[in-house]
Amino acid sequence: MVTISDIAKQSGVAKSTVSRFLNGGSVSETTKLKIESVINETGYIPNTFAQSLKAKRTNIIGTIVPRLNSFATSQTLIGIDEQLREYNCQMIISNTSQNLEREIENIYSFAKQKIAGIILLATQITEAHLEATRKVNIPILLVGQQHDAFYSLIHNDFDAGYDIGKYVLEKGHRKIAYLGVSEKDIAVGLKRKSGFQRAVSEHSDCEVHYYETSFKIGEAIKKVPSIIDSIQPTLFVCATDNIALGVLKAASLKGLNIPNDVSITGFGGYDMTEIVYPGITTIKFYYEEVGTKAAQMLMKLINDEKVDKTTILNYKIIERESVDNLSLSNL
Amino acid sequence: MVTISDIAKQSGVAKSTVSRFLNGGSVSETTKLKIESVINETGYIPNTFAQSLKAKRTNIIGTIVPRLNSFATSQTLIGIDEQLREYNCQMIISNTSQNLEREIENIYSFAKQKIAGIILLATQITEAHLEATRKVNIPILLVGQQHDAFYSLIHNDFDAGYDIGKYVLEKGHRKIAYLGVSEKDIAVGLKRKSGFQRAVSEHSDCEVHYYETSFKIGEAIKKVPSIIDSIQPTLFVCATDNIALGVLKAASLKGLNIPNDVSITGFGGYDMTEIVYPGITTIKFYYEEVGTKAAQMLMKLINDEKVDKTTILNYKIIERESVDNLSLSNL
DNA sequence: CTGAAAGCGCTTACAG
DNA sequence: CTGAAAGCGCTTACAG
Repeated sequence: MVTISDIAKQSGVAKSTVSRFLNGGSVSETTKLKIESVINETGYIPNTFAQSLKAKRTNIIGTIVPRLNSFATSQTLIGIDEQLREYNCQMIISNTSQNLEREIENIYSFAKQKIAGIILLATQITEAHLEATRKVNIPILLVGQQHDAFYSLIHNDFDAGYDIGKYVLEKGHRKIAYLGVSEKDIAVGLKRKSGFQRAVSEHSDCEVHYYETSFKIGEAIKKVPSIIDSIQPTLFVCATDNIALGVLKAASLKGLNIPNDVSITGFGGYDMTEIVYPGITTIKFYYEEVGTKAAQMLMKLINDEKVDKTTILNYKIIERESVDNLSLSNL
Repeated sequence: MVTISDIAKQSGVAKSTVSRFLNGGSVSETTKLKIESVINETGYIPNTFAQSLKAKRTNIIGTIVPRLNSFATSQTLIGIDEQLREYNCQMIISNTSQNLEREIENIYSFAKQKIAGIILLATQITEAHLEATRKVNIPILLVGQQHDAFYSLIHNDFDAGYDIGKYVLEKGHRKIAYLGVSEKDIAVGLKRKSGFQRAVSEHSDCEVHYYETSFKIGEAIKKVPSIIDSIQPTLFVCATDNIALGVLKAASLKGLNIPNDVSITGFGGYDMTEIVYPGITTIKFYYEEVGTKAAQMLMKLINDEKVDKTTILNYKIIERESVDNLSLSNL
């Protein structure tokens, strides 16, 4: 193990000078060169712990995720990781398995570890979150949800909901099943639905039935048959791609043809929506870019630079084959 | 920030005694009680960096993964994480984005960070891996691949290949397209194929055509049409579920009915194989259990306990609807 | 621009 | 069982 003392000795300077060199302080050109070459020769790498102990700050970023096996999470993590690498930061990922308490625990334990900042992929913000945030006093960036007490980076869920609503209405659908999730999840449960409802409200002749399910594909699969039987919608609007995938499976099992017998839309832009047959029309959110952006924002927060309280990211609608054009077939 | 000195003062003992208490050294019952209560009052948590700096060992485990957005990886990580939590260990995940050089870099950088051990979800072992392993001198557990120089935890790829081969042959398939990946990936590319070939070799009347593709779904989708046109197989045996998903998509696009026109099998047991229509018959590997087991093994390695050089994990075949029974239809 | 010194919070022989 | 002391590898005023 080569330490800063070794470098100092071999370069014929003091430890403090080496340290200054390492941290971009003022060092003369000649000593700079000398130290540099010694470091290269020896392959010296600073001991992170010693640095952190003294500096009371690490270059470690903690990311708290509700689950690891989700397309959105994976892509976001990739983006964060990629960006953090450029900042020479490490990322620690903490998976809470959808357990809100663990989320809180993790905030505290990250704080004790002197982590530089936290990226929280949140689904809900509770009173405990607020309290933890107040106490720990390290920068936290909320991703995917908005809350007054946090800096946040969110998808444009409302507009996305509005656009998908307008889109399917233009295609002539008037009897629609909306398969949503709990409104406790403001972004996914509430905003997407509200946007959609706004679009619906612009058409007086539209009949929409609202249902609530979970994020689990299996649950959607189970719920669909009875919905089809009872109201015979021409279209399912699903609050997530996973739910859409479940509807597709259930409808296929029922022997229905998509989109001729029933149409489907999702939200997310998960890879799988393109792989299934037929491809599912959906709203694509740019998860990886969200990750990159999140890392950038957190970095600014850490460095006390100015950051907008809320940043809204864009989306785009991807038209595939899962939505029938009824207005066309009526001609 | 409350430190060990605070605890010492308030308990009326020396820092070293507190430290001994914390680390399970010999402390009298009365001082034990005293220290304990002070710690509880103050909410003291040891500073990880100070500990690590001195002890030259952390409770951090590094996991190196080739990609983050893979079902197998995610599930394995969940298993590792869950188990590590019980050991009070942190996990740092490092994503190499399939870049072998980054894998090597990460081994070194983990070593410099005094990480306790490394779990390497490997696809290939190169000379550089061997060199890194020799140099860093910290326990490394290989997951998914076997190599003499490593402790490893692997799937039973050969037997799985053999079983799927036997299964489809029993179903009467005799004209088969095997869609594999590079043999550089010993486990996925070579062993699965070898096992399958062994099964085939037991039937003289079987015609198999071997093709190579990547792990990317898109590439499989592109390759399939020409294969179907040129040899008209009754069945595709795919070396991974993603490839199988691609074949299903391509065949569906071609207007073929699965399994009536062409059958498909995969390897892996990814969630998605159950969600697509029809469900894909596949080999299920227990990825989450692999993760748990990996964490357990690495822990033993770290504690210098005895560990088998190679541990082979089980699998099971999941029959779904993607394989036609030709022997039945011939009756 | 440079160096000596103190100290970050902990652990570890060592002596008692 | 307990305490004083040294030291892990680094950074940071401070003085020059």
